[in-house]
Amino acid sequence: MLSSLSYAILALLATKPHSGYDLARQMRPPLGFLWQAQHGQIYPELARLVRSHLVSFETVDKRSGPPRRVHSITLKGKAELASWVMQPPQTRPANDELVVKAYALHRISATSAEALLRDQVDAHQRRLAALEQLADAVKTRMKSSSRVASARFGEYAALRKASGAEREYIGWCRWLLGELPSRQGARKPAARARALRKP
Amino acid sequence: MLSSLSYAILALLATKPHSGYDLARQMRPPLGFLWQAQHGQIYPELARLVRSHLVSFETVDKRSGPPRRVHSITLKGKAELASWVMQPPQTRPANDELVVKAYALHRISATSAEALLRDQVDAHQRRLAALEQLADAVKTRMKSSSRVASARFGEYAALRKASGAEREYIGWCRWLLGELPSRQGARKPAARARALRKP
DNA sequence: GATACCATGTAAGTCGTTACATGATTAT
DNA sequence: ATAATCATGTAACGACTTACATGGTATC
Repeated sequence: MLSSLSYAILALLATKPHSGYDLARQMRPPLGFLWQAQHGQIYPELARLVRSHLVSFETVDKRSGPPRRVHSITLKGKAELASWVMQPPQTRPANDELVVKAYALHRISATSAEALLRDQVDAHQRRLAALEQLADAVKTRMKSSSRVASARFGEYAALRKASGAEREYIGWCRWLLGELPSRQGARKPAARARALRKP
Repeated sequence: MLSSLSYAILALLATKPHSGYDLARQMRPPLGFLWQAQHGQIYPELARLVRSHLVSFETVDKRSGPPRRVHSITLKGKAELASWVMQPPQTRPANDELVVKAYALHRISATSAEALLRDQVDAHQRRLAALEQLADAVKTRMKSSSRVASARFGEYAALRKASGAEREYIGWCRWLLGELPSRQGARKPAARARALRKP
C-alpha cells in the first residue's frame, strides 16, 4: 500500500517530469496548495515509487552542482493513480490549534486575544493573496489553450479549494474579533457588546 | 515541551473534570470538533500531564466495570494553558486527499467523478447537520445563563469553525460537480463545458 | 566573507493510527 | 449467545518534522 503523499507525487508527475527538488518546491509549506511536505519525506518516497516501477528517472547533468534526477511517471504509475482517484478519500482531522485557543480564549485578556486574532487575519490574508495570484495565472493559461484545459483545470480546482478555505478562516477570525469584549477605539464593536451597552 | 493534543486535553479539563474515556469520546473522529484523537494517544498523553503536575486524578469506583479515573486540571495546568493560548498557533498543512483526486480528476470517467463527489457531498452534509445540531444546543445553553457565556462561547466558536469548514467543503464539491463534462440528464451543466462545445 | 539557493540524501525523534489485551455490563 | 458499550491501558507501525550532511553557485 502507498501513502497519500505518493499519490500527490504521482499526480504532479502525471502533468510533467520533475526532479525531487522541483516536487519539494511545489509542496513547500505554507504555499503548497496541492499537498505540503518536506524534502526529507519526498526523496525517500520517490525512491520507493521507483522501486515499485510507478516512477522512472533520468540523470541529467547540469554541469553546475550535482546532477539532477528527473522523474517521470510510468504507464503502471498512471494506472495506479487513476484507480486510486476513483476510490473514496480518507478524510483526516483538521486539528487546528487556533480552534483550541478560541475554545479557551476567555482565559486571556481581550487585548491579547485581539492581537492573536489580528495576526492570524494578516497571515492568512497574505496567503490568500498569493493563492489568488496563482489562480489567476492558471486561469489565464487555461483559457489560452483549450487542449490542456482538463490538465490545468485540476490545478485551478486545487487552488480554488485552498483560497476558499483561507477566506473561510479569515471570516471566522473576524467574526471572533467582533464577539470579543470591545475596548475603547475598537473599530468594529460586536452586536452583542453594543446591545449590552444600551440598557 | 507539550504536544498540541496536551493543550486540547487541558482546554477540555479546564471546563470540568473528565475521565480518559470521556475525553476520547469527545475527541472521537469524525465528530470531535475541537480536536480529534484516539484513546491510544489520549491515555499516554494524560499520564504525561499527570507526571508534569498539570493534571491530577481521582479514582472513582463505579461498582460496574473498572474504576474510573477522573482527571482535573491543576492551577499549574491552568497557567500553562493560558500562557499557551496567547502564543501564535502552529498551522499544519491541510493535505486533503480529495484535492489531489480533483487535481487528477480528468484521469477517470465523468461518471466515476460524479459518484465520488456526490458521496463526499452526502457524507459532509451529514457531518454538517450533526455539527449544527450541537451548535444549536450550545447556543441555547449559552443564552439561558449569561454567567457562563464565556466558557460556553468557546465551544460555540469551535463548532462554528467546524460548520463553516464543512459548508465550504460542500460548496467546493458542488462547484466541481457543476464543472464536470455534463452527461444526459445532468441538472446543472457547466458554463465552461458549454462554452467549449461551440467553437 | 556571509547568506541564500540549487540539489541530493540520511538519521533521530515525535505524532498519530491501528491492533492487541483485558474484563464487566447492557442490549438484541 | 453475540455484539456493542464502558473503561483502561500497551505495542507495533507508519507519517511527518527537524536536523545532520555534503558541495557547488550566485548574490550582497
